[in-house]
Amino acid sequence: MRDSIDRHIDFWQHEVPDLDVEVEGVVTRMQMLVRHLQQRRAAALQELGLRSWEYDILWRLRAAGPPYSVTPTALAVALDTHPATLTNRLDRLTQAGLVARSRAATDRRSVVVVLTEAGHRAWESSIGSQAGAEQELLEPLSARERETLIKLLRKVVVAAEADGTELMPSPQIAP
Amino acid sequence: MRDSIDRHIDFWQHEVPDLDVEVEGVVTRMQMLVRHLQQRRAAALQELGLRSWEYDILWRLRAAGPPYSVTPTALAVALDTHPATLTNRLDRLTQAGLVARSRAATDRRSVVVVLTEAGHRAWESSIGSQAGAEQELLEPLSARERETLIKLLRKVVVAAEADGTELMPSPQIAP
DNA sequence: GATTGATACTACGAAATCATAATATATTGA
DNA sequence: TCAATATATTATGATTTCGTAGTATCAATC
Repeated sequence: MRDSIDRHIDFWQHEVPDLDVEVEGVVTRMQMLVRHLQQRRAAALQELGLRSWEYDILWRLRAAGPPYSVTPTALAVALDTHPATLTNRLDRLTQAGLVARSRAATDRRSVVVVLTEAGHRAWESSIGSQAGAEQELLEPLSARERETLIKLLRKVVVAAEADGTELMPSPQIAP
Repeated sequence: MRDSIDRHIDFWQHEVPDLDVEVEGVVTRMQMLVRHLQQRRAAALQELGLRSWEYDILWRLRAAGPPYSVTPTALAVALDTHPATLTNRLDRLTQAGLVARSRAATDRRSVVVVLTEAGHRAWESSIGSQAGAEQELLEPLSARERETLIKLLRKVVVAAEADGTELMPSPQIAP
């Protein structure tokens, strides 16, 4: 069974003879699958009246665990957005009542962003469809195949993290 | 050996008990690896004086094969950008002398964007570092492991494409 | 062959994002 | 304690992207 990436590589190999077909086969498929998932995610969220970046922020706050509060700086780093952009987005989320800002007690320079009750509900209502789309995508793989896939991907991630940087940004900042 | 995604999932599982750990383990690692690669790619390109979107357009034109020309609409679809955004970017690439626009002979509503000589050179000069970063990332995997990985990913892609849509946008448009 | 509708691109104004500087608070070291 | 430096966030203006409408061309129908 062949897919569109196989066809692409066949052609591309002809254009660029010294291409590493295996590397390209892995990287391109990961890129396309991630893109596909993003698009489906955006579509599912839109039906719930949420934008991708809104969900991302709610998700980050939820992932921080109780008391579900994170500083704007930590959010900006984790979400790969400009601090000023985050200020704007937090303004709008606050306007919508999904998050609230308050000065940190320990360091009054800092602000902590916290999920409101409505924010929790918004996240709860969307997580189901998100998880569903991901499960659906991996449906064709057996439990054993998923384990193998995880093992191989972990090997790559571990090597990429050998220099100490973490690919997955940690939710909390050291106090 | 454990990675940052393992640690993340441990924590997350505690927050959301009915989480599918395997699905999350696959999806999150793919997302983080793609993100990591994008960041490295952007950094490498910056040293060559290119932005990511500039490379993307050059790449798309190159991938079309001779005569290396694509319509703006096809580019916008393939690159997932707004048509008006593409107009702006093509203006700037034209200004920089990397691409040129001309009216299509067959359909004079259409414009074809074509790689200039300088555009070809710019792409040539950057493809090496791009391929290098990808190879470096997959370094830890043996040839056998890469094949296994491709086989598993292909299985997922084939299923996702079962409805006829292709995850990899084709470079050419049917006449 | 004229008319109606569809398509391809671009111009224009609105919105979002970014880079930079400014403000307020902490921290450090004399 | 006080000055000097560092940090966290936000305000401001410039750039980029987006949504919509306009212009030109093609296709289909009468």
